[in-house]
Amino acid sequence: MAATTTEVVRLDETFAALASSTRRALLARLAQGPATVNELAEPFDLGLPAISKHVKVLERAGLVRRGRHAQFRPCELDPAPLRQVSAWTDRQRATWEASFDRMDRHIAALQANKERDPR
Amino acid sequence: MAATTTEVVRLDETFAALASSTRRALLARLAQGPATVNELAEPFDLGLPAISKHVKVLERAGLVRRGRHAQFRPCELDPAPLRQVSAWTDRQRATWEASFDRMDRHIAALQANKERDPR
DNA sequence: GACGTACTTTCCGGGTTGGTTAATTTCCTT
DNA sequence: AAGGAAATTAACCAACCCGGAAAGTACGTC
Repeated sequence: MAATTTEVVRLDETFAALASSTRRALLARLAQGPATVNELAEPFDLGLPAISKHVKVLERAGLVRRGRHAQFRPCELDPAPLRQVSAWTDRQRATWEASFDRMDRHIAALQANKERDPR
Repeated sequence: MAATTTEVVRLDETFAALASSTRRALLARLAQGPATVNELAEPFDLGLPAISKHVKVLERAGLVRRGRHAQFRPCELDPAPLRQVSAWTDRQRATWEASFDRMDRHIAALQANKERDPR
């Protein structure tokens, strides 16, 4: 079941990477086109090292690829992990909407259980 | 800009809640229908307190609602935050696919910048 | 009111995250 | 070779997450 395992790990990393408004803002900026770390850092009230680490998180999650040109290490989006997120989300949503308002039935089941097997 | 701010906060919480395979498994189980904490804990190799805390994370993220019946506190899904995630993801995806393979152009721009303003 | 069941809360230990400043690396320019 | 710009790494700190174990709460039953 190695395939499932790696997929799960990837989703963990991807969701964790997205769970930061700073990082989501970086991604939104990159959606406008590639950028260097200095360019990315410019709108933020954070030091360069902080941004560099955020970029590294995005990179390890596979959401960002990096190039090389002299001292520059430009960043570029990779949409693949986002497609995984989208797939998981849509799959869950489909199932969730189907399980509608069954709380009452579940409580009734708890009750019945107790009457069948009273202590 | 209060609306945007709260939305961002919610996304932080939601993504963070989803960034755990244990919690995603709990949600998958709940998609089959409501369940008590003991029922949720059964397939896991974790103590009840751990599961209880995971459920609380999901609850604070708005992904789970809870009922009350005697000592039982049955859990039920709430799909609303997932729709927010879906919306953000789809919106980003749309933009990302549009920004295709512009790394080369960006590097050329860095080069031109330097030639225009050499130090 | 005592007991059992279903949780929840508190406290603790170890590992990770998010930021800082200062030092280092890498590459271009002169 | 010297200097500077881009970016990373190192060292450090406060804050948080994730487990478990133990104590506490809430409710129903005897």
